[in-house]
Amino acid sequence: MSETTDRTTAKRRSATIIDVAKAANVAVGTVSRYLNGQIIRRSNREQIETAIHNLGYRRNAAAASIRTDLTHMIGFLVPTFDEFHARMLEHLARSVRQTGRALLTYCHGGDPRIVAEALDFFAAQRVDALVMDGTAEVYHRVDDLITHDVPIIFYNNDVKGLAADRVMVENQKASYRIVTHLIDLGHQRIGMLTGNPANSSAVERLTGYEQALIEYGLPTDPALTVRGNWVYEGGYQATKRLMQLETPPTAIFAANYNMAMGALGWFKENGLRVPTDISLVSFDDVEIFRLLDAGITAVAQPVAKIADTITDILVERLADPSGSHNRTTLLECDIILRGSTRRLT
Amino acid sequence: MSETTDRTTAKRRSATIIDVAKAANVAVGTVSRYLNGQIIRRSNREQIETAIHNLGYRRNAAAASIRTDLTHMIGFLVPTFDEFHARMLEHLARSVRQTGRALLTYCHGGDPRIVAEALDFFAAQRVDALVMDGTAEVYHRVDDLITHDVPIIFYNNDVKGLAADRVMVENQKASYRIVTHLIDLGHQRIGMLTGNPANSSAVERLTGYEQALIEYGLPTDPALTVRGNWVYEGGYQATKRLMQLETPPTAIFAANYNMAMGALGWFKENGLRVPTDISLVSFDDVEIFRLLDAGITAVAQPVAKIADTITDILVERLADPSGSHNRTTLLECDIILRGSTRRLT
DNA sequence: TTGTAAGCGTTATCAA
DNA sequence: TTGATAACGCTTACAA
Repeated sequence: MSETTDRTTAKRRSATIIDVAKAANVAVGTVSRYLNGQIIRRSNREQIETAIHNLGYRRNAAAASIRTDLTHMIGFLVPTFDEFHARMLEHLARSVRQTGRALLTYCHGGDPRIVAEALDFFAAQRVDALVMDGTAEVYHRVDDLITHDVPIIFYNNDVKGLAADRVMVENQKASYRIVTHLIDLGHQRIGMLTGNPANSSAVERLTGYEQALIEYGLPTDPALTVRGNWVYEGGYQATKRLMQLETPPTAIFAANYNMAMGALGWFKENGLRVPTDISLVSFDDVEIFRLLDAGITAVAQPVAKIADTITDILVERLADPSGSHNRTTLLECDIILRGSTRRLT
Repeated sequence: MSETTDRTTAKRRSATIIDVAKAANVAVGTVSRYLNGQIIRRSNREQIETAIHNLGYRRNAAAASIRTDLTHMIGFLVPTFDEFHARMLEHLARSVRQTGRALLTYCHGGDPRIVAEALDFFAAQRVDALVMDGTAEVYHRVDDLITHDVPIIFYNNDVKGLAADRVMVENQKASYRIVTHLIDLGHQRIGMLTGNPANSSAVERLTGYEQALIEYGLPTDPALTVRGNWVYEGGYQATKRLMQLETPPTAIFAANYNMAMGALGWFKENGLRVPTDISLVSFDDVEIFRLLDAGITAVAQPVAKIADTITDILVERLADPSGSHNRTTLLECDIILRGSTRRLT
């Protein structure tokens, strides 16, 4: 019910710090000091407060940032808002907010041009720092930002060789453990749906799988690892390929949630039951894995921990921009055992 | 491998438009005009371009916005990043980006203080517009923004009485249709897991449910509608309550995805099979509903359409800020029939 | 088309 | 503590 005084003008000019100063009968500097929580004579404070209230004054963050070189905005760049990244976003937004900052999000959908665009945008917005899921093509453009002293934090996927902080999970170790679990159950032919090998996590998860096979003296048949590129359709097709092999695997390890869903989709269409006909395990633990028929055994990434760690690093780097931080934090994953695997007799 | 010249200084000062002008031997005005795509003498253009390249110049968006009163940022305020809002975010980010703008996201988790904080933040950042899932408590603070001529667009849930645009779905109609589907199958006792009645969509979905019962001459037993407050745990408890009734329902309609999952969780723990023992339908269509055993019959919201419509309105309002837009767009939902319902004999 | 210079809303310095 | 005033990096008249 905003009482409109003049709807014809393009845009109502909002009150400025000068207006406040005038109304409160003090100097702008005093108002600025008040705004920034410094000590102010009590009488002045009260006058300023009523002036702000009456004028409906809002500090203009852009004007402030132009002087302070601080925007209190953190760039957040992701390929997509799937389950994992959405949860990351939710946690990161929360922890970052508690430090008085907010997230400027950009979603590139795997398109390198949009990645470039996003990085330009973040540069123009002068974000205080950038949190991103690393992708290989960004090397030079991210290095640009680093040159401009923007702290970078990679998570989920790494881009080697850049002066950035990193928060990663033990991809290889977790994969190794979940695959050895399958081997312990008696599985000898284990298929894997792999991610895009351009991503470090895809490589590490594959390496963990191979390490398990090798350590247990199992043959590593190249036909058993099929690229699913992280997505549902890829997982579906890869599963199809695996199951149509002359001797199909008795168990499948999906490198992420979407591909596991693709596998389930193919199983369903072809009347295969988990775990009776085929065992399935997956990286990424999502709510439905708990609810599905037997429940899907999965690797649970510590999303909240990742977000908190990122925020800690953020705070530290922003407090001391001179420090040449360049640290990798490696977080453990849990293996959640459910009913999607069968013991082979 | 950013070659570091001086890592000890707090922050390297980035090149400004003045530096570019000097390097290119032109006036700042000329550079500004180049930056804004105006016509420039060819030789100057080339000199400016190489200067920008050599200096690694990036326009400072804050400095520009302080003059133009335009930030090209759209505030996006949501209660949570669940499936629905994550998909909204993904679509909206895409369509908004194509108009040269980006999203400043804030997630309030239902906490009124954080809502207020978010609104303050958006006001300070001078977002060009605000897109939000309406929640009752925000009335006055949002009205504040409207007074400052910030266009507001509500989606999903409405806040009545504010001068804002709205993009909603036909909640009542879709609920009516999915419940009549159950009735057509012979169900007479149909339970409903309702959302938070403070949200308009919760009310509308409940109304659709009641309308169906009434029109078909079925009794409306108050014990059959239980409040689940949108969340998993709420859906779980509400389902428990329904199924422990003296005469439990033969079918349940969940007002959203999370509560449907809660119902499934309770069913699983208690050995009930869908649809053999109980029929289940839900608002919100998500990928797993397709994959679950029999597949869950659900109402599919046109997420992409919602996002596109919001963007259209955004573009229109920003092009003509004087126009007093105040329009509600109502979008149709699809009912996706799957195997989660049983015909009652 | 270009150069000059006056803003934009803040913060920060320096005397008082 | 406070007031006055010079930045900050950009856009935009206005005159040339």
